[in-house]
Amino acid sequence: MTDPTGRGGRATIEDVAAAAGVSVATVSRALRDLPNVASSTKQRVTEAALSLNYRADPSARHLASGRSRNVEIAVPVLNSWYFSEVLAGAEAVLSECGYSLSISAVPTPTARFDFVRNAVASRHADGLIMVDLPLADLEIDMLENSNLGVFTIGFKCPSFHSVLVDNLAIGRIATEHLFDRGHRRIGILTGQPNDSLRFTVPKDRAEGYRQMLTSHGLVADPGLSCSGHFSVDGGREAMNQLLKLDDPPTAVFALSDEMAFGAMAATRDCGLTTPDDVAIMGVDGHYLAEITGLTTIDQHVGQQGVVAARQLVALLDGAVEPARQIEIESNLIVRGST
Amino acid sequence: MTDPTGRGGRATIEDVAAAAGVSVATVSRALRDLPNVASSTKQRVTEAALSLNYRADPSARHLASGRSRNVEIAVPVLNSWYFSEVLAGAEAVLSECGYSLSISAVPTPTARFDFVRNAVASRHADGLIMVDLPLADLEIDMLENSNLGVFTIGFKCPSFHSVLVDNLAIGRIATEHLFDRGHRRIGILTGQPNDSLRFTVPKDRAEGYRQMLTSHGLVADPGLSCSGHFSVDGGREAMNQLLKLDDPPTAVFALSDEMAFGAMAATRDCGLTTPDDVAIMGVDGHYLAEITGLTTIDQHVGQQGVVAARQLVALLDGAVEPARQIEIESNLIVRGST
DNA sequence: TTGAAAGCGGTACCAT
DNA sequence: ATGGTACCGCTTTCAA
Repeated sequence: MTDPTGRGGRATIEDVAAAAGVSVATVSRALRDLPNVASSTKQRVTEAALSLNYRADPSARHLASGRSRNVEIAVPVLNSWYFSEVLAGAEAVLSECGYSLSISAVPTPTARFDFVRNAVASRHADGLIMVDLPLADLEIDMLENSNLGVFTIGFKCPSFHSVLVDNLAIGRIATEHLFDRGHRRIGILTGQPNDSLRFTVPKDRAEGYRQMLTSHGLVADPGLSCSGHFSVDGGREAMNQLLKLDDPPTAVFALSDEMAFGAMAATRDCGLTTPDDVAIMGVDGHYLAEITGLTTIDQHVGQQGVVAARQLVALLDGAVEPARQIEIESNLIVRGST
Repeated sequence: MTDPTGRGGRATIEDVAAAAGVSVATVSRALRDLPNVASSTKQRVTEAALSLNYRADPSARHLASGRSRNVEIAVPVLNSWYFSEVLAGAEAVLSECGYSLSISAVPTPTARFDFVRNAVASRHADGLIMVDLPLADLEIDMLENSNLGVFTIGFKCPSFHSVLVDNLAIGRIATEHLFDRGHRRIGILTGQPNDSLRFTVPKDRAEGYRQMLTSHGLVADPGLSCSGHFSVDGGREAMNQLLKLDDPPTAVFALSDEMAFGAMAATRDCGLTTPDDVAIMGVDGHYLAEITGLTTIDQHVGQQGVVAARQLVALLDGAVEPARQIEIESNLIVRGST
């Protein structure tokens, strides 16, 4: 039972056919629930397959059918809360739908180009999910001509399906919340302005911030804006800059929860308290926001992965053409930091 | 140039052969740097392949050669700091070595069994890395008979290669540190005692804790031990239990940084301060331990993934037989929480 | 040094 | 309802 075939636990479709006394064609049909198989035959085949612990070889299947039932996800980095949430959401859906999942870290524009070219040329996946990796025109061209199913998360790309949050709205909601709390000197910790991967999220959130200030008759003081890396350390350093000002902000909008964590640390290190001396809020719904008492805007990250995967599967399985752009709701969660 | 073959950007080995005016066999040899190819021939082939943007189809290659150049990593959950660090480390090595990486979340014993059976039967990967997923005997049997390359991380399995930390030592070092700080009532926040996945880490760390107490002539007071889920909430709840005691511990050893974060939150919520009222430390080297001022034992998680992947590749490429068990050093990092 | 051809393990078309 | 068989794109003998 451990190794019925003597070949490392692997049985082929021929073994099953022999065991069931039918042809390989019939086995193939029976196991895939195709029509025109007598139910008694199907039963014999199923039992034979079971007792031999048979699984169709994905590579053989891919070669013969043209479909790999594999999807690949590309993210800028893997060891980040945000991306691992996306992965987890997508993996749950894909495995349930019988798809395998490959992952690639794509930290630079060069790596991104290589990734796309390789995905197109080697065709090892039926579909791609690109997370926070705005594509260059040439890459879009290649993908458009590839008949790969492509979904993007975190950036809009008219050529492909996208799962998005409304970052403008996030910026506005955050700013509005701080305004409502009575703050009028509201600072912002933004992301790197010239990120080599052309990450668009910070720009949009910052724009929402500006819009909301304007609509309240305030002006976005450039001196209250400090850009740092989209990380804990980036937030900490940027916050330190703001706290050094003669007239520092009374509230700060950090563009991610991790930046907010850094900002809270910087504040504490300066001997100031949150929210009394300075209110801080972030964006994400990071799992540690609750215990740190951080006000945040939950953008349901795992859900973004779930939806992208679900829609991609629908696309690949040819069920229904998914919506071109799907927006995930985000909602304010008020905690002690504001 | 975008689509030279008119088939979705895909060129086959035959296209390359035609373009270079040689046979497919020669193309195959030339592109893989096999011997007995005239250098002039190799050059023509290489250029043809380049201009056609040719990549060998991994599935065809797999079918013909028996090697997939794919490795699969199984983790209990994907959206966790620890596992995403491991993934990131492994992915960096694997992609550099020309291996693709598949991932699976394996949250239950049933899922684990299915994962193993499928990996063995479908043979879509040459190698497996099992992270914190102690294997049942039957699963070990199946894998042993499969000639898959298997590495384990986080648990010992004599049949396979393992990357490990010395959890006993970690327990001792942590306890010693708290003892050195003058604490005599040292509590411990352990993991679920009857975890269905038979996660062994908590047991070992707790044993080290007991050993060290004993060696200092203290007795491990069962009342100072509280077990919770291996998570932030688990740590928080367990800590709440300990803080309710008439005579609570003056120091607490949390078996992971996330549990420690929960414990710090619980402490703060009770109006107590760290480390004055109660010292807290964790294990992991979590990226937020620094800003929260948490004393921890860094177990170089990313490095565990790097080493496992590197050794697995060596095993699969038949270079050198890797060491059976590889231990990753861990080191104490003292911060404000103790 | 190179080429021809037999697989690898399935799928899918065409017969029966 | 079932079987025969030509692929899918590559690797790997075996001959030349």
